[in-house]
Amino acid sequence: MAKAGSTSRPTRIQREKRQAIFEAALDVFSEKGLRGATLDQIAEAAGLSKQNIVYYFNGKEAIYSELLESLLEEWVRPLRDLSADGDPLDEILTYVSRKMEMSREMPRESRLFATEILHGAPRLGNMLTEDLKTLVDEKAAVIANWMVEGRLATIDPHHLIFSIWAMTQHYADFDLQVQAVLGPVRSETRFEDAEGFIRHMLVRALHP
Amino acid sequence: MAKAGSTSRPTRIQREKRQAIFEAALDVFSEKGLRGATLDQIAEAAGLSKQNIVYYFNGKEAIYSELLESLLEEWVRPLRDLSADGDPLDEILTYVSRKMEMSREMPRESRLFATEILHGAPRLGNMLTEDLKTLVDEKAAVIANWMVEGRLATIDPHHLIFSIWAMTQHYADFDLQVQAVLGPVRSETRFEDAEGFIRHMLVRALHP
DNA sequence: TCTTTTTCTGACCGATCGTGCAGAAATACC
DNA sequence: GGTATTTCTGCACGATCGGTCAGAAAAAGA
Repeated sequence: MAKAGSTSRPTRIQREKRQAIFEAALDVFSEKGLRGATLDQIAEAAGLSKQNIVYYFNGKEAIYSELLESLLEEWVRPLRDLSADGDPLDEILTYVSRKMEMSREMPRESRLFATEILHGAPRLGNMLTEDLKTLVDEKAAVIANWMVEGRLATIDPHHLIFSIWAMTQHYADFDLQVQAVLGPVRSETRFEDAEGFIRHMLVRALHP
Repeated sequence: MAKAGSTSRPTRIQREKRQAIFEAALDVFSEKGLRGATLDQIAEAAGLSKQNIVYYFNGKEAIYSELLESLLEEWVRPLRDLSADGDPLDEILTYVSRKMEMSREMPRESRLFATEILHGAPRLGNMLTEDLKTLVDEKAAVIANWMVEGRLATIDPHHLIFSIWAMTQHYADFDLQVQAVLGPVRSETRFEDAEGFIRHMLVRALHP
């Protein structure tokens, strides 16, 4: 009788099935968007029945919201790991590498967040204006401090972060366009060249 | 009896109503996506009845497709206008300015194309692999030639173009996130700072 | 083994949405 | 003014989709 989403500890089956649904939902939502996706598609991708999906989650929107929520931490971790103690250029280039790695290995997550923000991010709510803003302001301050110390060229740290987001995520979100324009090129080459280009840009821009 | 979309010349009413529908559709589609948008929403935004919408277009998808088609030319014009005869850095910075202007003045169009590509671009079809690829290859060759002549630093021209797309369109597509992170800042300031940053990056990266 | 709890399914409902169509209303044409 | 054409609406159908619910099936617990 007890609902699956209750407060008590989840059973093995609950953990496995909910994980399978998340995985399937990531597939479907990242490809079709929240409204374009159907419960049937998610169910089929997860190998479950539609009613069984509803058994584990309170409807489609709940899956979507919880999925976003569950991915958020990992998504911003590279920026969180940018350390004031390291070498300035190293820290920033490492951040770029990790963002490029995510574009390569987690394009579905990238597209999911992109679509959400693109369409008004009603579900990310104050995550953006509070948590994310706080994090970015903190790291921008770190970078600004490096600039004051003369260890980096002086440019706007916020827009620096935006430009890194833009350039790296571009290769996940618009990979289709990139592939269309570049023509048949090995996937590894594509990402290696892209990362090399971005690193080159930033080295030039940030060298004091 | 003659359908509105026939081959004969359109009447004044047809031109006006179809334009009104395009305008409304741009509003709704850019905000909700193809599947999230409904004919009723478009009809209301256009000040027409749903059935009247169908009278002028062969269904929802037709509006979407024709809208994309009608915007494509204008969308790529800045790149098309990049001239081999001008000063290399001037040409590229002018391109950036025009792209930033579009992000500022045409965010709906930017989001429309972004969403379309993000979700597989089934309607842009060979527009990407043929027309766009041809155009980009042509301009990349122009830029590469400038580099051979020693008038620009040598970097990958394709990824240079991608990075300009990424950075400029970022301020249209993810404006919500940018605003959330920057906090309350005048819109003009936001775009001016962004353009200044991008120009600064590119000048540093491209100076021979 | 027997009972309890969890997990899953079949049948179904209400709402939404895209679309078709006959005919009314408005406009253009002669 | 009368006819032809275009423009618009009322009505309604069929399909899709999210969600409900009773109860079967399976698993866990005793």
